[in-house]
Amino acid sequence: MLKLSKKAEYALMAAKFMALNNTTGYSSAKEISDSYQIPYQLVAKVLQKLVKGEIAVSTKGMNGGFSLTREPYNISLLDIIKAVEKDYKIVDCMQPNGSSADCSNFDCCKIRDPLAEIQRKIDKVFIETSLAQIL
Amino acid sequence: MLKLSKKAEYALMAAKFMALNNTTGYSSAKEISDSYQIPYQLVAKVLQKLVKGEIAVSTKGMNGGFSLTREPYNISLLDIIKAVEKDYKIVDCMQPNGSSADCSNFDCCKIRDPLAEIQRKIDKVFIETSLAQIL
DNA sequence: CATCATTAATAATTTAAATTCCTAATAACT
DNA sequence: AGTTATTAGGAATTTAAATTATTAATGATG
Repeated sequence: MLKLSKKAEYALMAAKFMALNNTTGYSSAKEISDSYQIPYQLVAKVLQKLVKGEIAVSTKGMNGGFSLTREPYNISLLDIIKAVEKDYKIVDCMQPNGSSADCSNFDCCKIRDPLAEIQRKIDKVFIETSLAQIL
Repeated sequence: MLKLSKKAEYALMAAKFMALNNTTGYSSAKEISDSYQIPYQLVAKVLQKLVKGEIAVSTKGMNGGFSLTREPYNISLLDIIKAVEKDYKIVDCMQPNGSSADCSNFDCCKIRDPLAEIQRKIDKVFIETSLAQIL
């Protein structure tokens, strides 16, 4: 339960690698994969999502790779997690546009409001922790 | 990511039902299933786990069912979640006896210590919230 | 003592997540 | 121009989670 997905784990690790190596130009997917023993294809995909989420930029070709767009103290863990996960909520119906389409129990659910409060507290943890704090 | 499993959701709902109906003897799995529109077999399994975790007791036969062993203010959400989930940590290696068997990256992992701190904060949320608070 | 409502437990199916495999596009270097 | 290192994206496979189905055990009640 409440387990961080592999995508989220790998995204945090990749972001950490880039933060630690931001002076040496671009970090390639292969470097990160080798260095942290993450499956290459997965870290490559996660990096592409970080680019789409505007947390990283990429350049192709030899000597290409990925690099952060902002300073680590200015990137929250929630920024990173949201870039790779479409749903980052503890239950589906807590999405901004949550409705009975997300859950057959929507209308009779008895735990949504209390869980929303818990969600708020968990969000707080990930918003208040920056990438710089996990280096 | 960080989604509560269905087991945990159903366990919270079942616990809530029992708390609200603790005056009327035992709550049957069928009652809970009907009332909250949870698949019967799943809620039955979750209830069995709550019994094993000593949060509920059961009696078989006609008029049987499940009942809480403690007062709702004395049951934390973490108690309930731990009863139904073997791993309740955000990453496997954070189990009390975590080792390289849980993760091939154990020895070279760069994010475990920071994540442990986040885990501590999330634990705190679920420990400090009692069943009574979600009624 | 037979019947019915219930817990208990296991097996089979379906669905979703994680992983691997393959191919194309791009840019540097010789 | 050709080779190589790289990003980019899709398809196929494997593994795990969620759900459904089935059957056995138990105990109250008439």
